[in-house]
Amino acid sequence: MEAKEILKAHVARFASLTDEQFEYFFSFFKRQGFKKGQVIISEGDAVNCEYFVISGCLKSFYVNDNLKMFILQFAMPTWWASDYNALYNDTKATISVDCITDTEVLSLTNDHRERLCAELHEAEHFFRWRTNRGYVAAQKRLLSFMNSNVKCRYEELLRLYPELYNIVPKNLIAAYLGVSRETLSRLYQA
Amino acid sequence: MEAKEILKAHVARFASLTDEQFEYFFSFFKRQGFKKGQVIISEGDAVNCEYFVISGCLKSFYVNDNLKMFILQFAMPTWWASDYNALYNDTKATISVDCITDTEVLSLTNDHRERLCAELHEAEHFFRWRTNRGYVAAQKRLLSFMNSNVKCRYEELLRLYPELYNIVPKNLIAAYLGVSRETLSRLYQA
DNA sequence: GTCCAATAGTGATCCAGGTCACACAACTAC
DNA sequence: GTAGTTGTGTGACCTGGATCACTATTGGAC
Repeated sequence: MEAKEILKAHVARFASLTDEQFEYFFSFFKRQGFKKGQVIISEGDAVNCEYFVISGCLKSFYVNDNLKMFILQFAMPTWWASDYNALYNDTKATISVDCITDTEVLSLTNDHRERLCAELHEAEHFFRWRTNRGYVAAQKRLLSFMNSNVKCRYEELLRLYPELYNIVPKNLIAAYLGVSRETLSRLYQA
Repeated sequence: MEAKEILKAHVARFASLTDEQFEYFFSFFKRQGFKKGQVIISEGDAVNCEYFVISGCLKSFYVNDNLKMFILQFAMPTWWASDYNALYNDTKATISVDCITDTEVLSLTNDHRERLCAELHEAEHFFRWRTNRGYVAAQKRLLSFMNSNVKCRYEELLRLYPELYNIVPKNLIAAYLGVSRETLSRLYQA
């Protein structure tokens, strides 16, 4: 499926745009390709864009003072990724984004999104619902952190996103679950 | 300050409504008062409303199978609370909301919010930004869970919301931080 | 006033998961 | 080919926080 079609189907889940409106909506996006390992947003950067994944897989992550990495999100096709704190508040990135595999995205600048939202009520409706769902998902993840042990969280992750198992190395899965790779490796020992 | 003024000042942070528009916006809200300990949303309920706090303090929380409670959020004046998963997806509540102190709120039904958003573009803009900020806050909390130990998280909480220290009992603070009350109590021991 | 429930502090013990160290594939790069 | 880099498993040991048990305090409700 073509990038435009993928975005169109995604937008249609939350908003009703006419074909003409969608053409306008789509005109603000820019298609970009990145290689495995390529860094899209690096800590300290100015952040202008958010990214809608067409194919491949991104990760957004934070690295603390001890160089330990924590993964906020894996972004598979039809997911969005950026440092939203930096993007919304026009500050330097504290979250980085890079490519786990070769990845195609549609990028949208902050200014373009706001212009779209201002000009097209239905676009604002779409972005409201996109974030609503992200907010609910973040709360669920927070609860699973407080409530569940590693094994439960790992099994839940694989249940929800089985495709990750084949694409994402175990050390990154561990960084997403917030445990050491050794602990993850030992889960199904003997 | 009157409830209407508090909401008006809050909305003005993210959206520009004329006085007339705000009157219309406000007409969808219903003022309600609750007593300390009173339950507003209980697990298993149908959820119709979200609540904007005027005075007092609410908590939203999840109770697991072992009857252990985890607090998702304290809601102080100008904060919003509900079971957003249930509210947005029209499912039964898994999150409960009750009153830590006597509390006044302005309640808004899901239908009324959607009607407001559909009829008034600027209302949709407001609710988009409100959730954007909630999403960013939820991600920050997730990172502090993965990255920081209890002591750091506790000190960060008190730094950001010092008023909680006097209003909220320690066992509830512990349930927010995701640790036992004993561990919280021992943080500043000898 | 007297009770009872809610809130807090603290000792003793246990365990999930962290840290360090080493082994060994598998995969580039040259 | 050979060498360096990634990803993965596993043993040994350590530690932060949980759990259980008991003791004060405080503050309504009556």
